[in-house]
Amino acid sequence: MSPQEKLDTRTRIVLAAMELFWAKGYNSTSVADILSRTQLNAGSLYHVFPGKQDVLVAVLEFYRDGIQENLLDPAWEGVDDPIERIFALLDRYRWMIVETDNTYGCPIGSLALELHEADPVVRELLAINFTNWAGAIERCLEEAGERLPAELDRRALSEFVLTTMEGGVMQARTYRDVAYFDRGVAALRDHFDMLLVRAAGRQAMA
Amino acid sequence: MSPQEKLDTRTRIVLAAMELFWAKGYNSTSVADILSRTQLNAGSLYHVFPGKQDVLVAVLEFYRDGIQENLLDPAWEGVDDPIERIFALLDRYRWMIVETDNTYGCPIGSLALELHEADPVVRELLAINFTNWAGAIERCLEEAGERLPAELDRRALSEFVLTTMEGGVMQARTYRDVAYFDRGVAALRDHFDMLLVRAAGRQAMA
DNA sequence: GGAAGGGTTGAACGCTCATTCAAATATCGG
DNA sequence: CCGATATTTGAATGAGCGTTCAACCCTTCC
Repeated sequence: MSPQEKLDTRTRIVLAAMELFWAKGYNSTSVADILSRTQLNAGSLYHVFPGKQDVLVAVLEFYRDGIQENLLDPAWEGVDDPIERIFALLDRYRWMIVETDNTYGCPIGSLALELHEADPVVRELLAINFTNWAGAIERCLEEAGERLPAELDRRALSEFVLTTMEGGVMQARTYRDVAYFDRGVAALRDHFDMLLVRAAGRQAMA
Repeated sequence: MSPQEKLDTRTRIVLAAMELFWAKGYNSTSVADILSRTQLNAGSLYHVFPGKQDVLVAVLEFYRDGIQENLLDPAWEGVDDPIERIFALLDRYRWMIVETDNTYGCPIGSLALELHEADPVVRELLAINFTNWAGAIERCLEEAGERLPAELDRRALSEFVLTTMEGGVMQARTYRDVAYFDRGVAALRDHFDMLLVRAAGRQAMA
């Protein structure tokens, strides 16, 4: 018995579509792909969802609602220091890159660039997923308190961490080489080190 | 008379396809789209190109061969300082974002994420385009000489500049707001400022 | 046991897609 | 001006797409 078989139809579709959209992209995933993977028939899918795009919306809502349990909690297990948590999260992406033979792509980032004329509902969900990701980083930065310069724009830096992840993932996949991701993270680490030094200097003066 | 009409068939196709792939993506651009824009018939296209993917290859070669004239030269006009050139290039992207009502996407980056199972030839061309872009930045970093720390990994930093651009463009487009790009560039500027300070400190000691 | 209705079946539909090709036309060397 | 070669025409093809729907199954409740 497949592990999906106890789940309800809607959930089975969302899980299958999540994997397929991630692996092949939205446009390259056909409804038939989703049906064959879930062993369902067209009517069942269209009984639950008005159309293919509504499946995408459900997938993006799933990412949005599961970021804590599915991404942050696993990445931060046993890591307490707020700044190390940031790099632990990046390390989790590194792990996913390696695990997929350097073909990993951030599902949100890939969809954001693939869907050129995205429906407003879809675009807003992509944006919310980015916001939640960066928001989690921003909370780490706030927790770091005085270790970082007081005047530092914490929101900007949290977005910059997201940028580092997305850019690193993009290059690692294009070159099929994690080293590109690693060098990006190393540059970000350098950035943090310099910020920490700057803040420590200010602290010492006061 | 359309400005394209004096050009040969192959060039007309490549130029039209370049625009369409950029605006709609590769998969969402049909051969019929290219034909209607060039006012050609299917047979003409297939006389020049074996198939749609070969048009993509030609487009990527066009980007590869034109980076100096079409991207770097315009961006660096009147800018001599090597570090300012880096930010002048980023500013050119900012301009394109604004010009497209915050819908701009880097053609290479978008294709890199859209094409999940890209043909090796295509992937290599995407990688070469990235390499050339980062290579141009790396030359700026080398020109900056002792202004940057001696031990700095210039290749890593040039890739980090690319990361900043790609991540900023991705977020600006998703949120339909240049401010996301601006904050990314500001963070990178901060990074450079700290590197310059670090190098200046080392210089003073010697 | 039977009516009701949520859920499923899977063939069929209309459309778009990339691609083909025989025929027509343009170009050019001799 | 002719013949050969290069290029263009545009209808046709078959595969795949998202979606529909009448018929059917199965649970639930009286």
